[in-house]
Amino acid sequence: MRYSETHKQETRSRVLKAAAAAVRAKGPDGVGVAEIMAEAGLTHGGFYAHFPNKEALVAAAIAEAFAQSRRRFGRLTEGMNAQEALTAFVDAYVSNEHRTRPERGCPIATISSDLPRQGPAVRAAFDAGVAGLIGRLAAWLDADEGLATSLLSEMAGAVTLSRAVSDDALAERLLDESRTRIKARMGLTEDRPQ
Amino acid sequence: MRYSETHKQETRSRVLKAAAAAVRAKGPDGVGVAEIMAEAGLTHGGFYAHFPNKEALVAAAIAEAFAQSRRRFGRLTEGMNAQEALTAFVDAYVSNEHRTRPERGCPIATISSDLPRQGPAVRAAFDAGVAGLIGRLAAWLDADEGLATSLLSEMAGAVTLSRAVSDDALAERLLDESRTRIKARMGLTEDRPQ
DNA sequence: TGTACATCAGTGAACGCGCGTTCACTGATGTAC
DNA sequence: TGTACATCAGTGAACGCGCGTTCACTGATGTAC
Repeated sequence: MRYSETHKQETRSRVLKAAAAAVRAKGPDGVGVAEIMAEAGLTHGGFYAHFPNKEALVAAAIAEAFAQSRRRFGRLTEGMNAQEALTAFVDAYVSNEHRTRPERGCPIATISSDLPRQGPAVRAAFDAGVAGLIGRLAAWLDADEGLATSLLSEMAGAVTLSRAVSDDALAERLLDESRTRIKARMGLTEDRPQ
Repeated sequence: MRYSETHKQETRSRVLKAAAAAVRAKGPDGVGVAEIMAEAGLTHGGFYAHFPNKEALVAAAIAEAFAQSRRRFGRLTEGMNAQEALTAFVDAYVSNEHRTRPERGCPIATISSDLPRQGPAVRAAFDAGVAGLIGRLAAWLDADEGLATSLLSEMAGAVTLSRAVSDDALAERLLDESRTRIKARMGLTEDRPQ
């Protein structure tokens, strides 16, 4: 089974994409190596040809998840001015669509509470992702990093909480209330409810 | 080893308190039955005399954790008016003390992202705790439930995110920024930064 | 008052299971001759 | 051009371990006589 030069990289990429989805859907400690390999069409034994251990995979998967979000974010807001981009971002982030699809969503809203229990490589990947997202938000908020972090806390908190409660109506209400207020705090609407 | 009438209840209470701390410190799936029983000074086999299975313990532990928070919250704000109580609550919740002591903190900030993967009993206990906290906050905000949920999302989000990042300085900055802005949104200070 | 017995909270060995990881092996294909 | 060989991504059985759960057993004490 000798393969082309790019074959191994393609396989690794398939494993990584499967892991990026699974880690968000089930948490770093809720997914298994065998499960991810099966998702990529392989058996578990081959895993160690691509990653030294599970922690390295989880760290790479988190970096990949942030990168996916960043690309989507870039596509979504292409050519927009700051006001338009902020509106588009908040509408996409604090949404029912995001709530119901954690496997392709923001890692912050999905695995934050698992982070304190993770190893250094995983935490470093997460740190980098958070810093990047704060930076991009701040760039649209007149470089006000404090406001950017406060808004990110509410955005991530609202999505996480909406997923945690089992009453769908309450979940959607939580998102609606936060979305409206976040946009008001960004100066995106005329009427600002406190 | 026949014991007094209250002995079994006291033991159960000890197991429950140990579980309430451990579930918050390590997450519902990160703690083991044997570990909790050892914390209560017992061996693992005796567990099933008190709880039918682990899920029942986790559900009871979450209810206990919310009850502990409610009692502390009650003590803290005793005799205060709404403005004073809100200030005291936010200062205690969005604090470095809360960040560094998850085992005695709010379950929302600690285990939210584990909830979607939990069984019905656990989710019901969590739902009840969230509804209770929103109700108590709203009572101090002229019954504005929407504002209460928005503020709770930011409070829980800020604490969770501050624990998730590994840079302590960033963690404290996140808390400071959210605490200031949350109090401003509650109308608790003169100067409101957006 | 004294004694035999029933009770039952707690013990600790054992179970089946899933996990991360290891490792001897496979076999299609690029390369050397 | 044809052939033998080296390569190495991927396979699948096996490992040690920790988990939730089960169960036969223990033994101090309240209770019946």
